[in-house]
Amino acid sequence: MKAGPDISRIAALVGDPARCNMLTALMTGRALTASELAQEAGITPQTASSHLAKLEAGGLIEPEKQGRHRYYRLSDPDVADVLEGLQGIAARAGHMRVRTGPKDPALRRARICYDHLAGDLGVQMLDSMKRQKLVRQSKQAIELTGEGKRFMAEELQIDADALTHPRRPVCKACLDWSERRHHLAGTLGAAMMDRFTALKWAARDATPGSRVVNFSRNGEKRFAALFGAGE
Amino acid sequence: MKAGPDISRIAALVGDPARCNMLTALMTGRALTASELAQEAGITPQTASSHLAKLEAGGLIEPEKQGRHRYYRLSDPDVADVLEGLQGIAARAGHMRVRTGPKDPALRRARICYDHLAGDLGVQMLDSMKRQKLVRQSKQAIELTGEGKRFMAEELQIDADALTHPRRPVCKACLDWSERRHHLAGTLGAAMMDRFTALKWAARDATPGSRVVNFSRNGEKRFAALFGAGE
DNA sequence: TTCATAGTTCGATGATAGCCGAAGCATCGC
DNA sequence: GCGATGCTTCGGCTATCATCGAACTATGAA
Repeated sequence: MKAGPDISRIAALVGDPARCNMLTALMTGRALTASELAQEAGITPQTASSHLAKLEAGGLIEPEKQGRHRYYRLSDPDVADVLEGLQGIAARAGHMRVRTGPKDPALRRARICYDHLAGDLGVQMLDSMKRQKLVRQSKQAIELTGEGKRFMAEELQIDADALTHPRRPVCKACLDWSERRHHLAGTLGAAMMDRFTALKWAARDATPGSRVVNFSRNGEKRFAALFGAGE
Repeated sequence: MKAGPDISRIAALVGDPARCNMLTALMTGRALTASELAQEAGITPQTASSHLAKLEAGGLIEPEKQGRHRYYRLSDPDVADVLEGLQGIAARAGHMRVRTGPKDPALRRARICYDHLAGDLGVQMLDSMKRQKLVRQSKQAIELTGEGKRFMAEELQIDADALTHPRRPVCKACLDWSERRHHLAGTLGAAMMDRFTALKWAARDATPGSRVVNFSRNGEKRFAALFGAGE
């Protein structure tokens, strides 16, 4: 009856709680084995195998065989974007899960969104970058300025010209579900997060499956010096 | 079990084909009635009612009651964004569908909504009236200004004070079916349509049951002079 | 070769949820 | 008032699909 691709098949894949748990577990950007995903979803390996086959057929995840293990990862950053968007809608509708642990405030402050920084600090960073005219935002597109390229090279040792990718933009606005504002995604967003990790300013929480990012005391200071809120 | 909003509930809502058809129909931005959405999805009104209740509970759509109709629209632009993202993923996975046909252009331009003018020209008229400060709109209530009363008396020979009615407001915002914006209902809306007919600016189409309104050449000119778009 | 681990396929089961017919409210037009 | 229309609720039918036990394949280690 309608034009356009068949959304409902894809959405139905995400609509199952077990599959959804697997997908959110993959949002950290890391690839996980079938068994790990089964445990993450709280189901038996047989059931997980069936789910993973469906997710793969739907183009949401991609397998990588390695010995007798099978690693799965999200097939595309767009998938992570859609999941983030769904989180935003779910949060607004007040459909939170019952388990609300001590991680919650930390999750709001700084977390991994696929492979880049999200949460309060992520939003603050993009805001500051716009104030410093390192990036220019028009509509949903974000562009790195000449000033921005210099900044990346001098302050963070990131070569912006090396970040171009065939299917992924260098800069992209990604809607934050806890804040309702944008943070920086794209290859630059990923490269900056990598750099923060390499500099030991921040590290992903050790808990498996956790999306929390912990900043060191020194890291927080250096981060604030570059992207402080009061800039 | 993870912290964070419950994505799967929301995704499951989109995951049903019938509900998904309704949502994509609403992606134009227009608000549609429950019956229209039922037809759009190819299901009976009973089933549609159940689906719409679920979508509303999930925060994906918002109702607007209007007489015996119930108009639904997407509750937030973010919802449309997520649907678009899903389309992208589905397109990449190769799940496509077929095409559909348009609607009657004359009906979209000018038609009768109960007893007042609706369609493109109806929306244009209310817009112009607001620009000329003939009416003041706060929320859904519309009020005729002193300037507006003078205008009605001088230009259209309508005595606004005579329009008060025990059970019906003088001015009311009525959601338009083809446009997604408001046009003017209430006793004033009806009186103005009556006046247009009496002045032979416009007439209802002769076809029995038709809701189309045909403007004469002269009528269109006079109408534009009072409520022109470029005002 | 033999055993252990990772992952899959198959079949049966059970619960969820979509669907419609019939009947019930609410609103509009006369 | 009356009937017509838009929408909802209720009850029962049916199909789909997630789930797991058991058995099977594939890789790696001893």
